[in-house]
Amino acid sequence: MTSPRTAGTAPRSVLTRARVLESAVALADREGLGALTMRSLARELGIEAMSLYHHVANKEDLLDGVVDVVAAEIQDAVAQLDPLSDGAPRSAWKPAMRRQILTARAVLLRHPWASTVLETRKNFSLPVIRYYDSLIGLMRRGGFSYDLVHHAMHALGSRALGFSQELFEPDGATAGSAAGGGTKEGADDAATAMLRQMAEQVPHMVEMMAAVSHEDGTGSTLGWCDDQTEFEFGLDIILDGLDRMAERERR
Amino acid sequence: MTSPRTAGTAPRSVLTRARVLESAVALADREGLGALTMRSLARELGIEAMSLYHHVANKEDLLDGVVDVVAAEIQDAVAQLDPLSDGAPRSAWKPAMRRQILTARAVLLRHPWASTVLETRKNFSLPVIRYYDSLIGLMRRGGFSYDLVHHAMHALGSRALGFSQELFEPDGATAGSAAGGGTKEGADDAATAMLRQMAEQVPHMVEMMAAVSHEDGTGSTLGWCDDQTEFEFGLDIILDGLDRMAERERR
DNA sequence: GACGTGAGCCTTACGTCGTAAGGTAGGACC
DNA sequence: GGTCCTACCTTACGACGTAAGGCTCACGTC
Repeated sequence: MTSPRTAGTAPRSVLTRARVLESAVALADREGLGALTMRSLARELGIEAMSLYHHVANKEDLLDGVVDVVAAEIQDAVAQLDPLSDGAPRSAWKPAMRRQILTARAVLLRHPWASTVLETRKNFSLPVIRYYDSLIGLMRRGGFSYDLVHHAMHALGSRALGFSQELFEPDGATAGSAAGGGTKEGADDAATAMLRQMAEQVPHMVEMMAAVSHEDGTGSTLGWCDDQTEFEFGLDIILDGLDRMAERERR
Repeated sequence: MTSPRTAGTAPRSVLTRARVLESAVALADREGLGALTMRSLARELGIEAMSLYHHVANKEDLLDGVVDVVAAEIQDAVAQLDPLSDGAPRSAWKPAMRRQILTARAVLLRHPWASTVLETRKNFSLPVIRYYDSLIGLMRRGGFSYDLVHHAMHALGSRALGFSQELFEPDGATAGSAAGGGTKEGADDAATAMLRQMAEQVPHMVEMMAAVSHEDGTGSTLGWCDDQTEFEFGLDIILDGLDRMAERERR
């Protein structure tokens, strides 16, 4: 009478580490990283919090596992790309790497919380390292010395995985949680007012925002940055710089 | 009898927001960001946790304030640098910006926890914006259009403030908290063993680490990255790229 | 069939956190 | 001298991660 899940020799439970991690990713996608607690994850799975500890060692291990899931997703996406043909010229490394990084980025954009978790990991899991390995391989195909490859990986930093921490808040420089009413327009007005108020303090900043936001026709400060464009801009600077260095190295 | 702090018309208390924030910075410096809780900060100041709420609105506000303190420290350090002379050539923007960013970095290295806090702030405080403003000013002196300046700020990202998230763990790729005994040598051995074990899985990575670590004479995988060198390498790539773009823009 | 074993799940409880609510003492001002 | 404000305190609540231990089955072995 106590709800046998299946008949016959079925395993007592269908809960596995993989299913726990999948649920954790889904929960974070749906309600944000803050909502990913042992209790809420357990509720999601219809069990008690402590039962999770049979499948993950502790919360750190859970987060490690969740990173693995996302990294595997990245690997899958990258694997679908056309591989570099054997006869490709040396210069082919650059567009190939660009494509691979933007593919990784596309996956991370589906899991906006993932970059935060990624940054806090101490030991990188095999899936992540494997992704790096493929980038290193591309650069070697481009004729990089290992030394240059090493510097390159540091120079790319998190950009190699498809994200970069933006120090401007991308969607709206809301001026505190004060007036404005929470609407986007309200936040915009508040931000504009705040900027005007500190025009003497930060003249260049104010002028830059005015110049750039007028460019697209809207007088709004909101939505004046296109994340994707800015990411590609920064990425291309680095790739171009590396390309030049590899050329110099070859001579 | 209840310990009058001073005689006469002295203020009832000597505790101010500034002193609270100073203490918070000191505590984080000494014991890490994790140790910065309302209770421990209060203990540090000889008061109760709830009394802190008379000087900061809540913990977020405390962290905002702590960022302000660090940003002010950066501003102070930057202010000590020789300003760009009026007759300096356009090209002077680059070394000036490099110097300013490395100065900011030196301050952040004294507060290793600060970059983590910085990344989680939503609204930038005046001190931080002022620092950015000075960078924008330098690029304008270099002849940048506002549009290019804007892209440049995104491209620099956190590097503008002197840090970049390293996705390799800088000090030792400790292979989990398993065997090794906690000593540096132990961790090194464990990392090396782990790498050897996955040599077929990530051949390029293994070879790169071997090549680079042999270069400095030691056969160790530990300490094979010099943070400062790598930071400057990445910074220079971006600055050089921007310089080239500014030149192209001028023609 | 009886019986130990261990995996999977549960219950209870502890110590931590941020902070809401409300109390109290003493200086400032009318 | 009454009133108020400010800076402090006490108590308490509902999160959180997780240590410790108990129950219930499916299984292997005899």
